Amino acid sequence: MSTHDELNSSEGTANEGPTHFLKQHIEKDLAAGKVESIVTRFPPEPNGYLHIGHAKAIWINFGLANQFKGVCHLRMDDTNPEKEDTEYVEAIKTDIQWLGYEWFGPVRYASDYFEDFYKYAQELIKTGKAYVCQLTPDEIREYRGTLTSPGKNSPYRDRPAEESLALFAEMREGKHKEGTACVRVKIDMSSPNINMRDPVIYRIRFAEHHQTGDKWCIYPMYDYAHCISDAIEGITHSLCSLEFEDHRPLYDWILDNITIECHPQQIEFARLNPNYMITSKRKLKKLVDGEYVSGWNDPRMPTISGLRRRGYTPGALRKFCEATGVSKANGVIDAGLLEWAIRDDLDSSAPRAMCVLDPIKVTISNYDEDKVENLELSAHPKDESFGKRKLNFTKEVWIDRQDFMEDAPKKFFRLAPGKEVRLRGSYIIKCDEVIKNEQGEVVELICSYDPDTLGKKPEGRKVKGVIHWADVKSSVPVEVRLYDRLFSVPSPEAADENGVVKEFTENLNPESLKVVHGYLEADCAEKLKANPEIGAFQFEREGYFVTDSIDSSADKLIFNKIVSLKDSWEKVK
RNA sequence: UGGGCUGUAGCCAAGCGGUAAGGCAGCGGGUUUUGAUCCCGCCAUGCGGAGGUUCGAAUCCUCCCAGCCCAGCCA
Repeated sequence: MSTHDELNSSEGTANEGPTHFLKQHIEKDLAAGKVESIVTRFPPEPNGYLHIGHAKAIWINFGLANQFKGVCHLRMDDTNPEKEDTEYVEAIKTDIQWLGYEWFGPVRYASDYFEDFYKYAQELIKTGKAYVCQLTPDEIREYRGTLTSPGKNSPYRDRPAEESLALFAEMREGKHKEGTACVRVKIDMSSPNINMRDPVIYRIRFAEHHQTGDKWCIYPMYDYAHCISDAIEGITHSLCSLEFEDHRPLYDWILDNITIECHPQQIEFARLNPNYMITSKRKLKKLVDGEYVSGWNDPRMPTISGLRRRGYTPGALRKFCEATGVSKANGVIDAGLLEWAIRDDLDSSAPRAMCVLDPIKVTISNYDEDKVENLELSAHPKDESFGKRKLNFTKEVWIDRQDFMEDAPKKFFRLAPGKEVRLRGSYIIKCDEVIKNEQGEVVELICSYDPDTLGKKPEGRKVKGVIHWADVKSSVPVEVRLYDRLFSVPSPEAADENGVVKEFTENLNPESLKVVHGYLEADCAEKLKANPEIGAFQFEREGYFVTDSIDSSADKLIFNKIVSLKDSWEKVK
């Protein structure tokens, strides 16, 4: 993590940060004395890695709890053992802590409450509000009706409670096969809300559970388990995404029909939906399993672990969440906003360095062969506390191919035949000669320097361009991985303009990773050797880069490009 | 065509009957040994549409239109 990383952004009091409907809702409840303090929860299912969308949910739940001096629980919503794994619970914990949040008490699991769920189901059966249904899954679907036509009652709906109770016990004992029996709650088969048409609350699964092992072969459904888990934990505000709006009547129904005092309030908000990304765990898993990326933490992945490896900071992610706002309107967030957030965060916190990514050699004809000048440049243009960095100026230096043009337009403020440019922190040089290979490619530039321009403006002319460079002798060869957006279209999952829905993997950006070999100023390499955890650097005029947490070593530095600097020259071109 | 929800600038978003905040993007200018940063200015007679109520409507009422979600023994 960066030495300049600030963990506490705008959280502390409820008055800070922008207001939004959830905040107002909580303020009202607090003011009315409805609750004394708030308890929220973040309830991920451990069936995949957390992504940027979860970061938003985390920011909302933990952030609100912090702002109102309440607490937030972390609860694994682990009611479907077939899809879940401890690998994911570990990753989830790591990601939340990395984001800078602390859950209250132990990590909780819905599976901690399996016995409670069972008892409450027994209660519902006893009071005639639930029954064991032995329709097949296909029949249940048929009986459910459609969006526009009502369903019809299961023939098992009115069987005696004792019979259901006995069957339920048998289900628990493993005496029934998967799909042959389930528990349903008795509500209304003609409800316009399909979730209320006698929803299933328990199903049989002979699956090993990552927390409870083979203790159970019946597992509760989300709608049944979630509200009760919330109530058991004394959650005051159960915040979830919009698609659960239709489930709220069921959430309330369950709690109203069992003997439990606490009745949390479910409130829905719009989930984060950034363009040029996908946030479907199923599809992200496909990218990993299909080896389209190197893993869940591939620096191009929108996962928290991917963003972390890419070089994103917790502060930038929080800034991004705050900038996107909280509402009930389903919208699309421009991926550019995430880039703005990390640039904004790193501008003040990243020390500067120079790294030439596409080297072309420059020989200073009027500079002595063995001369080495020790120059000094500040490590941050606006913050003295970053100190100075040392540069060696020698007869041969590298500059970037992009900073030279043979036929340069007037607006090109860089090197061109006969033109002058400033080598950042050093002298002004003039291009006298262009050396090409047989293919006609420029391989070297012969330049002359003006010895009277170190630390001062040249006499009688103005040189607008400043380019970065690295001396041939002391600079360090490094590998740099240039990342770009994983997808080349804004909506990788949507139909194109012809209404054709392609497989989302067809929309992968073939240019999302380019590996180049460049030369890094020695000072930066030394800093990294002394402190590998130093965090991101700004490679001046290029962007922000961080050493790859997995592949980089002191002997072989490997950098990930986090994001480029804003480039107005790109627009002029 | 049942139910739920949402429409304020290119993208987010505040606004809660008193005359359209803010951020991002964009545009113009200034500073600058990073075409970065920073600073200044511009950017909705308009709030999905049409009516209505009112001295006054993005806010209230009526109708209409568009988009999203729901028919897993997934969450």
